[in-house]
Amino acid sequence: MRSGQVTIKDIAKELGISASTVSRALKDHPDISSKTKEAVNKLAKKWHYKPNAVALSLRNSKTNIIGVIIPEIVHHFFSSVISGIEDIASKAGYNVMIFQSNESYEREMENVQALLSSRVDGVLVSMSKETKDHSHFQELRNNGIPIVFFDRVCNDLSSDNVIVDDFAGAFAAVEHLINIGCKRIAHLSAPQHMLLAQNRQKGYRQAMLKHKIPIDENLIIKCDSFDEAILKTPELLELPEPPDAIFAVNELTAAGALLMVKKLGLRVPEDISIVGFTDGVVSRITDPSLTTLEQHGFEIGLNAAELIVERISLGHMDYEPVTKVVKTNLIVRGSTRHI
Amino acid sequence: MRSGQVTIKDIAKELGISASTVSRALKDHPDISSKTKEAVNKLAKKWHYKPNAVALSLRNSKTNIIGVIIPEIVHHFFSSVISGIEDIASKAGYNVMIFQSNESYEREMENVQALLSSRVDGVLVSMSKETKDHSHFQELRNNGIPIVFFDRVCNDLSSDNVIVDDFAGAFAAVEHLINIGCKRIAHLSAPQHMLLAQNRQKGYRQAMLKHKIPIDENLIIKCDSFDEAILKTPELLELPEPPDAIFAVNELTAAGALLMVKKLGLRVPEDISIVGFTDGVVSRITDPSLTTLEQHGFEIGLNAAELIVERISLGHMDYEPVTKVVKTNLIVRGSTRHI
DNA sequence: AACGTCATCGCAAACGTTTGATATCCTAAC
DNA sequence: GTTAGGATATCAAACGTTTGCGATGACGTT
Repeated sequence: MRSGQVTIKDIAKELGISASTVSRALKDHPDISSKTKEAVNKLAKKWHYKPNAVALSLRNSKTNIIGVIIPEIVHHFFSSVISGIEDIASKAGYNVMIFQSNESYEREMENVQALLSSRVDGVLVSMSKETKDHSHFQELRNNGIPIVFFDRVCNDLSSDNVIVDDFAGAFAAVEHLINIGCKRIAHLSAPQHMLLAQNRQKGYRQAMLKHKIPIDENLIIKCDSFDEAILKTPELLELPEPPDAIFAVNELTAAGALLMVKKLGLRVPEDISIVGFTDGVVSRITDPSLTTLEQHGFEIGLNAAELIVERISLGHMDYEPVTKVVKTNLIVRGSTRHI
Repeated sequence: MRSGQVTIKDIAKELGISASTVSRALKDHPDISSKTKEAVNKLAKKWHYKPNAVALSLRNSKTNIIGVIIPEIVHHFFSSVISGIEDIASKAGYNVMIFQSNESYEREMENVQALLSSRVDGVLVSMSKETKDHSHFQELRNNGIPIVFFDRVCNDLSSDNVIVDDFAGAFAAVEHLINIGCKRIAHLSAPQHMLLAQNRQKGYRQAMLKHKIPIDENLIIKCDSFDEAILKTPELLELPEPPDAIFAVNELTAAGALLMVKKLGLRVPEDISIVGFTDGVVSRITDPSLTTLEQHGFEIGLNAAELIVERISLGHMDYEPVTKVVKTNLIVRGSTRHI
């Protein structure tokens, strides 16, 4: 065996011909005689020759790598997105490089530096909760690297986005609650510097408005994790006029609220109805299972990857940003009353 | 602004010096005068110079990339592993490239080819369920690329492994069931060509043997997914002598069994106790929550990444394979009786 | 005999970086 | 005044691949 991997030079040396001839032979160039081609191909196969992607990247200034920055891989939604990305990427001849920001702005900037150094062809980003300044993303742009944001997108920077229809989804969820007779609907919300959170809250308010239900600001609280739901749900229920429904900004928050509602002796959905956002395994497995909005993480990944591949093939940064919207749909399950 | 990214040559040209001088200046080489160093560093900062990782890879024949092949990202366990890998990798200066086999042998081989072409420095693999032949992994070895298997490991090929203590975990789970008074314990198992499945079943048998409980082969069935559990749990319960406990090979299977047991009017844990494997979000959120074995996906990722980094730094393939075992621990929750 | 035409192939440069070997220039010691 | 030596900077090669251009023969045509 040889140490390291077989190169075109090795084949050339063995056959007593030049590297350029080998290169041409391998791509069936008309200048090369069929005898030579045969000999080259035979030896290449025998020695398991694989083109060195690194050398190709250097020569073509193209790495065929798509970089992905996400807050945390360990979430059903994000891992679904990655799965979708990997699917399209591999079909289009790209490899996928993963970076976690762990919801840290600091870490996100480091990730961008690594991406810059790696000379990836394009970047897909879902921003950390901490991120408010976006200049590090602008730097990618300045270096000719296209970006597509997904889910946690950027509202000031004009950029390509792939998002879920947060407004319509929230609207549908709340309208569903209203239709089954709920009047005092609480909203467990996320920090408002995230566009996603804004839109979901807007959907909530719009639905209430449409059905002429007064909005009680005490029923809108910041609460966007399982643990926080465990803490804050009891406070909600001890209000003088407690809610008869809860619309949570995500799945785990809904699951936490569900758990506490039951623990406090109330019945779901008889006493309180609950709706979440994001259809993961969790929503299917709670008891009762959760009415929720399918967020189609896989589709978001597909769309984002398709878009970045397109942007990369453009070869320049002079394009009009688009926003792709992936529809959500309400899945009615056991956590909301049937009428 | 310039098109493409700033190179050492650009800086050299601007300053009227040679590229080698710039290179040395940037690494604080003693041969370079402090005036030159200052000028170079200033311009490098101003122009946001980032070393081109591709060129470095080619020169050093080292990409600083770790390749990862997993069956499916969309599983809490696997995404936890990746999270652990990414953690160690980024600290050690490596980037992580992700490939999904989607449980397909074909796809897994393609992934290996891509990895080979990418010249990754090392590879972490959890095999697909289909994989029985391992020559594609051997090819990585032949090309000087170290491999560490995790969770779904390879028993014939002598290789580095990071696994969970499947035997001890299963043993502990079943012993727990016996201790709380269960006699007829069913085992929902996975295909036996997987070492993991073998060991879990061995643990089951050993525990039964130790406590002198006869093993009924009708209670050991192949059933390793949520959907399969939905299908097969009723059959189990309609046996002439139905089980009073179920030990499932993984979390989702346990959740499926739990759902069906309740649907058939039996109570958990009063009538039937259930234990799963892998502690994901699911186990915490079912009602009752599942007694299960913590599989420490994150730790497995950490260990696997540490091991591969060590192997890479060795610089040769002449080492004794080791097997790291990550302990599991039984988490007793609501799905098993308390005595 | 001189020239054009193919068919085949090699040379060299380029991508960006590092590094051993050289090349200057200056200063100080003999 | 020669030379040793230090300080500083450049040259060239190398990593693996591609590709425009040039080179070499063999052959057929005038």
